[in-house]
Amino acid sequence: MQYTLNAQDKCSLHSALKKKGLRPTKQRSCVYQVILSKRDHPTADDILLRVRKTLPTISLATVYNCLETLVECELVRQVNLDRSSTRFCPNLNPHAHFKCSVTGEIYDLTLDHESVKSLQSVLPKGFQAHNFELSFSGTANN
Amino acid sequence: MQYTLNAQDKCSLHSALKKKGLRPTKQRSCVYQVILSKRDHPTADDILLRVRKTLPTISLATVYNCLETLVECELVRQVNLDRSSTRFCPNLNPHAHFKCSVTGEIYDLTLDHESVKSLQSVLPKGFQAHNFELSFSGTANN
DNA sequence: ATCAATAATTAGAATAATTCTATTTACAAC
DNA sequence: GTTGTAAATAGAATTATTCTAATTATTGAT
Repeated sequence: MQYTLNAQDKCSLHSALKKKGLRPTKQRSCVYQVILSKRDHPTADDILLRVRKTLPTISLATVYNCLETLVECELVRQVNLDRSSTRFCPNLNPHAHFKCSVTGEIYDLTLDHESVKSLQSVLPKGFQAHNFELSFSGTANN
Repeated sequence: MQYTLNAQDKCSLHSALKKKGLRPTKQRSCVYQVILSKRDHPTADDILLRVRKTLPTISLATVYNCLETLVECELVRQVNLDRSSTRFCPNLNPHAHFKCSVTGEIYDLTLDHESVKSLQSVLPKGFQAHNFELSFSGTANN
């Protein structure tokens, strides 16, 4: 596993931060890198553990701060399934989530343009959605 | 506002409980009544306050227990929007939620049969959904 | 490069939501 | 009515998250 951002990701991080007047720090960079490097849905705690392999003294508060920043910058998506702790997701494409009630595993389900349009079509006149979240729970046998 | 269940609601509560081998109690009945009597999305705390008008000594733990039971019996739906506390919803018809980011108000958006079908269509083969949750956030000007 | 201004990090305390535990109360079958 | 057991209760415990105040790091100006 790599512990530094590649040039492209570094560039998108820095430009997204600059756009908001925020500073690039090694903590932000490392948290971002950790999220990008594995296509899963880690909680802040999971991320803390992974980041500490590189930055052993980082605090949980900082992880939360960095995550908030990354979400604000739209580099990372926040996922709220059921009552468990917030999860974070590197997948920026429109997608839904499916949580298997047997294994607890979370899957990304890609949404094509059609599906996104049909989702938006449930909005009555006057309702402007900036964001949506679609999640399923059930069993996945594959 | 009425503080006792009407005959029909009482009957559905009792039969749903019996089906699961659970006992009807005045706490369960009152929590159910409170949820039915207002078409909003109260939190457990909101419900505690409302129920205490009738049962002044009920505890928060009991409210949580009753809510869990009602959700299990599929008499009430649990709604998890963003990070705030769980909300409960008397609307059993398929619907999505829309949270206005300005006012915080939560709207039910009815889903017709078509929309539900098109939602289900994003599930790949092998994925069986028992439940779904669709929520939007944005602005509602009406 | 150095310095000052300010943003970000840090540790730990505080808060909020929810669950757990042990005891007491109430329901329901006899 | 008794009795066995489910449910309610109060309060402690837990979990996730946010806040606070002090320290450190980054940036832009010199």
